[in-house]
Amino acid sequence: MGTSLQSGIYLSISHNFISGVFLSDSSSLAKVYSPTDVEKKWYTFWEENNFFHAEVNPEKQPYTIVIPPPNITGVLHMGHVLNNTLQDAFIRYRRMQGYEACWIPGTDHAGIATQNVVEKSLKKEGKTRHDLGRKKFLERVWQWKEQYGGVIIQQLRTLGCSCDWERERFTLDASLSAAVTEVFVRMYEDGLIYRGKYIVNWCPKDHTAISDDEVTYTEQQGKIYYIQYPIKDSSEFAVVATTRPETMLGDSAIAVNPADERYKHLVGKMASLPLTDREIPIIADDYVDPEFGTGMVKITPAHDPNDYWVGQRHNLRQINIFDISARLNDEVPTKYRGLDRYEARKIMLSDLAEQGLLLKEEDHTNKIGRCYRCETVIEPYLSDQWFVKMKPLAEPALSVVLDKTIQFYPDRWTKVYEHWMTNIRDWCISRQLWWGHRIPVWYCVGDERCLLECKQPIVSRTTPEKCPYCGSTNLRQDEDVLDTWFSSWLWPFSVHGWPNEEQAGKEKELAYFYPTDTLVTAPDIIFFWVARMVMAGLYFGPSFTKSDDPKKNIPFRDVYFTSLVRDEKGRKMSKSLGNSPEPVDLIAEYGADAVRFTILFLAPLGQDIFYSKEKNEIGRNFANKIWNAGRFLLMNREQTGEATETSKGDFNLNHLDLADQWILSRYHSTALELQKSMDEFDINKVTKLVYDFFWHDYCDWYVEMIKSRLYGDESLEAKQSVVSRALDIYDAALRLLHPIMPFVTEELWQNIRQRQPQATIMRTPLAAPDPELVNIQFESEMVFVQNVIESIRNIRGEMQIAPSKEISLVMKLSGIRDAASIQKYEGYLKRLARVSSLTFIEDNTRPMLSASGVVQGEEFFIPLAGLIDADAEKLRLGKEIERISGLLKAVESKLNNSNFVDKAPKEVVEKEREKLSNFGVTLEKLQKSVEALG
RNA sequence: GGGCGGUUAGCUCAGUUGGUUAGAGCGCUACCUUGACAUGGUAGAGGUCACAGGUUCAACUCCUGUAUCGCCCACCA
Repeated sequence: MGTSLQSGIYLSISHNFISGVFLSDSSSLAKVYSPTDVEKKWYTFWEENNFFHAEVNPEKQPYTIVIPPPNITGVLHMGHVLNNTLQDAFIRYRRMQGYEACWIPGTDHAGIATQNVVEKSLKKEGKTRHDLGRKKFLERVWQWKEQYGGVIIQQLRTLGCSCDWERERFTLDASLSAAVTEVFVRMYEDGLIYRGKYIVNWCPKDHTAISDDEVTYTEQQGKIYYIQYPIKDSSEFAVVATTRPETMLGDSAIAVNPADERYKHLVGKMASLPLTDREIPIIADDYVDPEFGTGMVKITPAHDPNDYWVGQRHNLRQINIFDISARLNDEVPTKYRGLDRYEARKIMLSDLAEQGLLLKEEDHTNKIGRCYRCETVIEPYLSDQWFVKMKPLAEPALSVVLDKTIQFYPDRWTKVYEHWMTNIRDWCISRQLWWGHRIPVWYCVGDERCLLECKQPIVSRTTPEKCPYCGSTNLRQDEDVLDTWFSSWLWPFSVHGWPNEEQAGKEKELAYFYPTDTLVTAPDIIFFWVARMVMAGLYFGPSFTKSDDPKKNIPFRDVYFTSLVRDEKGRKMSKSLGNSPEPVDLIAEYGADAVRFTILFLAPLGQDIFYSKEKNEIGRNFANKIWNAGRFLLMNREQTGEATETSKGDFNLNHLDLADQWILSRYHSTALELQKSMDEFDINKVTKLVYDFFWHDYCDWYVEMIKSRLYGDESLEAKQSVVSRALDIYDAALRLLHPIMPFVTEELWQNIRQRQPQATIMRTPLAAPDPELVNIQFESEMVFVQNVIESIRNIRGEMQIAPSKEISLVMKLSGIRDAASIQKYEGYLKRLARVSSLTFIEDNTRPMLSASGVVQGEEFFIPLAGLIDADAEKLRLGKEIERISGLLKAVESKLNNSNFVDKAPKEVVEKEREKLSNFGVTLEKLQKSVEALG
């Protein structure tokens, strides 16, 4: 690339600039940015013009994200804000990079949560779902869904999310339900789905099984009871310890460790089970830890998962003593029937005590499992459930993550994933609910003969008319529905109409947009959702990708795990704690851009965020800063106008002012780093890059510097060039920022220049970063100027010289730089350091009473006659001398160490030598200055 | 019990293969309403990089251990 570049080329801009015609002027911009109306205006504009929509486009590379579908019962919380801001930033960035970017939104039917909400409202009317019956109840839920569901989808719009709303899906849509049925039937046929009796986590309130992962354990202070079981034909007792004494009514055995000498003689004997007339055997099993408690364990196969396995091994009876609400059933003595589990516990303990069989009770803390939705204590419960065999699915799903076909960010979640995948258990997919996908299974209830012979359930894609075995038409569908995750694990392909994508005319969509590119989700659903999507993708992918290549079948390539949002005390933000600010209120108060920017600014990859409302000032202030920079540019454009196209052609880089050269270099280096950070999903760094560039480089230095030309004696044409260049950079920088702050950037982009009616920043390409335009020389020259200015400002500050007071600057050059090259910067010094005159001296003369400084070896003096007293300056110089001496000493000792000089790389040693000489020279000059002050 | 992550300025956090004068935002102090912005500007104070060893010419950075905070997994009846 040459050095003579048109402005439009050096930033790769194709702005719709119409010379001399301006839409707006600075008077149309308020002094303070007020987001509310701006946000509404542009979101409507984007949506009405269909800018969010993506189509199959062979010319472009697709970039796809599927939203983690929020519950329809949900309202926006800070976790969503973070999650969706990230997705929107990724999508907007790729869209501007030229990808066909498609963000597919939708909601999840959320079985238990939604059913709970509707049941609660029924309860207010004094009704239960059973009063209505299944059909009426479901109508009611759908009604609720239409009326209140999906609030969150509206809220995403206020956040600025650029979802392809035409593609919005709901997990209970007909086409997604078809996917669920297809998957169930196919996996059943493949032998991966089976029905079995199993100990499940039973919620006695919701009357449903919930998965292991949906149980939350909380530590609780409780008691452990020691109960004596009389041993038959013996005077001895078996003493067992239990925290749930009521389950003893379901005991089938007492177990000891086979190696335990104390009890060897008891194995094979019978013990009588107190409070009942049953007798149970004493058995030996390795599961028992002889060190714990008494070394004897009561075995309750129907109510404890470990006991279940012991029971299997020893062929013990499974005695279920509870009904679905955890009340004692008819398996127990009449006295206890119908009692709630805790009531029963009380009564039984007192009965045991009465009989002298309650040996003792001790305090005991244990972790107790609760339903993660209603917090009811879970009861391990034996019941008929449907399961998915996980082992065959887990193996390929693990290897694509281990071999980085799917990449996790941060990578450490790979280990968590691996651990779960290698210790996986079968997935219980049936739920005793009404709201959800009903299990596509029917049972024949034909006649006596059939009940005996037609044991096979009928698994079918469509409602069967008759029993294939006996021909009976008397069929009953399984009452249960499927786990909510059984539909969400298909999300990345079910959104495109699979398995009937061809019928729906969506086969091209599926081929084009699948696999998706980036999944953005919270790490707490890595097992619920992420892992299972990988399994489903690999298992069903080949049916539509027509390929066995895992690369083509995985549901996504990169997974970005978001931070957890905590409050200032470190607690997880949650509705129940009430410690989460309402995002909608935050957006109203600070603006969507501010909320978006702030959360990303605070969100380092893989680290928790400590959030508080006030932090949003960071984003708000930043938006305002950008806003005002825009106002400044508009004001100047209004006054001077922009350069014409022809004069813009004269932007020979070598003829540019240092400020121009420098900001251009800074822009490209910022854009390059931004690109890298985006590719690495380091969005936190992206916010910092644009923040620093806009605020410090562009506003603090560049804008302040061009003022010297804008308000100086330059020709009108020169001033117009300055304005044009400033606008070009600003325009490009707005585009860099747009993915994070879409609204304010659109508003300003539309205002700074005349645009075509349908033009939008969100579909304007980014200015491609060009490494050749990153210029170290310009940057280091700028550092020199900045250091001189900062040095003078420091003197002013320390000497208490009023900012309004003009000073003169006398420079004594070291010979590296000449006077002419420094004189070029006089305008900057004037404006930024209030230097009224710049002169040079060559000999040893110096202004008699003066403050002084050294920057990069160049010495300067500020005559202070009448300004300050010498003592103050001596003090100031003393501080500086002390600082430099310290540095010098450190360098000296390094260089005096022969080991360092011998072993360290040449460049490092050379650098230290250079430092030594620089510090030495500076120190000498500073000391002379002190002497000169007398 | 196992695994993972953190510990850097008063607070919240950057610091990418070991070599920078250890940075930013907020807060604090002083000064400034200078023709974009007081939601602003300029300058300043503030850190033995949790602690103890080790590797190295050189450690905030690598290794070992300790402390402490927080997550995740498995749970002993």
